Amino acid sequence: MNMTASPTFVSALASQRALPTPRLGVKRSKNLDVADMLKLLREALTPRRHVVHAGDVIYQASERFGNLHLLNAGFIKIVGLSGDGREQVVGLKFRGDWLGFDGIATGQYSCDAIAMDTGEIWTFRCDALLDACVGTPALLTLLHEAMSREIAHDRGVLMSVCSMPAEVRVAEFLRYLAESLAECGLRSDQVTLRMTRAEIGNYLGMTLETVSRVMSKLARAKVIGFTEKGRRNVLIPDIDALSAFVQCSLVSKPPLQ
Amino acid sequence: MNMTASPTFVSALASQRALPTPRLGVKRSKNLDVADMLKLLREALTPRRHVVHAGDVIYQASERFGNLHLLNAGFIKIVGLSGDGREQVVGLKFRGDWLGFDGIATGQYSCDAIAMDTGEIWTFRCDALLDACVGTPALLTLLHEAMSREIAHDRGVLMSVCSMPAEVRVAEFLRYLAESLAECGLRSDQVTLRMTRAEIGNYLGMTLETVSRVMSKLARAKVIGFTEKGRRNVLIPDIDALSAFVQCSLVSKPPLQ
DNA sequence: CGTTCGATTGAGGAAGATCAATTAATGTGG
DNA sequence: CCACATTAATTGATCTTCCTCAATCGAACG
Repeated sequence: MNMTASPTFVSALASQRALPTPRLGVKRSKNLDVADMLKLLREALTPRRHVVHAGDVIYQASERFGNLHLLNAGFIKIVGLSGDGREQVVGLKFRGDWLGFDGIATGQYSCDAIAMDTGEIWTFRCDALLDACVGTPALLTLLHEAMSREIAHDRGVLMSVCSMPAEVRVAEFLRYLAESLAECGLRSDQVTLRMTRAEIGNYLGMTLETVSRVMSKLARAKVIGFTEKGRRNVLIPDIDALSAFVQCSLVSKPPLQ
Repeated sequence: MNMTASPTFVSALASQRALPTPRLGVKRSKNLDVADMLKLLREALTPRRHVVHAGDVIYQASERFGNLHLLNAGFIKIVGLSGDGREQVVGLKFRGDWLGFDGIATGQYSCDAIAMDTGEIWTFRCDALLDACVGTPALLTLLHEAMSREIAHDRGVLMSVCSMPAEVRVAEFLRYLAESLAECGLRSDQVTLRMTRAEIGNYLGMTLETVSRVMSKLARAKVIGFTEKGRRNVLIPDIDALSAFVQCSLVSKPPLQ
């Protein structure tokens, strides 16, 4: 099997092989929505809730693992330390996402989790959470689904980074951001980036200049816009136009292999 | 508790801020070794065991999720379908690794799992496995650690792909391969690649020509060698020399940002 | 022994990194 | 509120890495 990439690819795919894996990750569609999840958790446990502000460190790499966190509001970045000592953004988390799974295996977190915005976090002792699961299987399912989603999502990101040109990755990033915000019930037509160009570039594997150039290009093409309040406020009038731009760039310049 | 890890890893850890995250991923150091894990599973359940051969499909993307698999011998690749219809290797699995976690959240696998070599797989009904966990907490821990490890590992890969030049990624890939084989009890000084240059390049986000060139260069530098039995048999006389090469390339040409 | 597929190697080109200069935004203290 | 310093963003000009195309060679297989 294996089909010639072409304009017809969407229909070709639809016909048999199910979802053309969403590019920058798996949809955050949960079997439970966030509210239900929180309710379930509150009934079984007494989470510590705290408000965080931009720059706050939720946990740090090498810190002893013990807690899992559920992000109820705000926006978190996950930062790793790469082999040569540079920091590297390896993930973004939104409302309803869990933090800290990476620490379970080794007993230490392997990354930093840093708030990019004011938000609220629910913290659970991991063992207490697991204890509660024996009485409430739905809780365990919930955790497993969250971990599974993270695994699937990360593969999507990897795929995108590996095989897509810079232009597409940026467009895809904005699309994903808008989509995630929309799912949180926030407006997605006007997005305030909580990240600098440098951070975005770092996450997407390119330089800040490239990010800037691509965004300027997208703006020239009217796919996005900027408000008068600075270039960190991005207007995304039509999220589908972004997706279309992505598809369009892909058919004209087929990447890798 | 955990690691009996490689020399470089331990000393790095000892220094201070813990690991400059191992580049192509987290060590497969399990709290239980594979044999113990298998024993535990066999006591609690009756897994179906089957032998697979190169090319065999363990499961396919979009297929209904239901089973988790434990790889007891052999070598598996995980292949995703990228947005534009191309296939993309997003993971490699060795003895002791689990397959199929990605399917839990959505009820469908999101990738294909394909054997690259003769091997043996233990298959468990996911729900039976979870049922067994209530009586045997160690089993649940084992699963969670496996998922956690996968998450942490994928972040390492992402970091590597994002920020390292091609040369380093290839060297790192070979190092990781040798290390993984050594952990399986196989010889790591002579590795038979089960992948073509094209597959390696696909996994690492580069073309087959670039893979070939880098390997030739590594061979010229005597960091690796080829046997007379073709260029798919790679000699890695000193695995630390590979690591050193990686480090060395990094300091001379600092990547991204 | 020819066919096919994988690997190597070279030459040219393009995407994107780097360097550098300029222009916003964002503070900060007077 | 203003000069000033500071950090972020834009844009242009080069330079590097890696991709693309193409030719050749080797190994495997019928």
